[in-house]
Amino acid sequence: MRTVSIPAGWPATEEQARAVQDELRTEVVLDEPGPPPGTGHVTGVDVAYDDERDVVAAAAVVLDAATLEVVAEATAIGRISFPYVPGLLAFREIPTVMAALDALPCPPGLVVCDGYGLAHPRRFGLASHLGVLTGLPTIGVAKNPFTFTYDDPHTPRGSASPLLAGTEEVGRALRTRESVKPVFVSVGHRVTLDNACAHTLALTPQYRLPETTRRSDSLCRTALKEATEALRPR
DNA sequence: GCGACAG
DNA sequence: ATCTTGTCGC
Repeated sequence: MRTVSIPAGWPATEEQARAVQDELRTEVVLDEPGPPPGTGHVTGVDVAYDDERDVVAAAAVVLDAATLEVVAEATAIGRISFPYVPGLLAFREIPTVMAALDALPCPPGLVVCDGYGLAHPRRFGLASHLGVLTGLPTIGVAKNPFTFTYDDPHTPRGSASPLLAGTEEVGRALRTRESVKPVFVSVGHRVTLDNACAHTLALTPQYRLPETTRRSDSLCRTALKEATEALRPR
């Protein structure tokens, strides 16, 4: 497992962070379809926190997109680089997530983030940010609608409805399990919304959440426990 | 001004 | 995100 420090020049205030978003948002690529679902690698990234001890653990789990079997895993430990502020989540997660991605022994392929991409107050959420910094194709799959509105998709798995900021479609509420609350998919970088939804469905043969986020979620939690118990006085 | 608000 | 037991259901 790898250890990272907060990058030099990392924003210290909300104002600086928003300025970075406004700068980087111009780099997002939205006109590439992205990798075809069911082929190559798909990587989930997630983080867990211990605010008390100022520790953050990130995990990256690479799956074979066809079989959903784990191909590779990596973790990283860092300090909390930003407080949680809605709309500025990326500044809290990205340094450690990028370290985990760097530690992988193989190319990540498509990266699936826990959160949003385009569906963001300034249209530059975590998935967009990570995509621009790494150049990788990224999508965001969130568990909550944030500030956006949507009509409940029809009951069958695969049904979807627009996720709306006013009248602008910034993502999609996608039903991954019949009669179960939808997930909220948005585009990050170099992937189309239709393709992002197709990937999400390919990653949810059984559960509401993508296998990528389920796997990375459990891995970063155990990584956090191990890191945190190593610091515990005995 | 107040409330809501990804993880 | 995190704090947290049992419990209802497939």
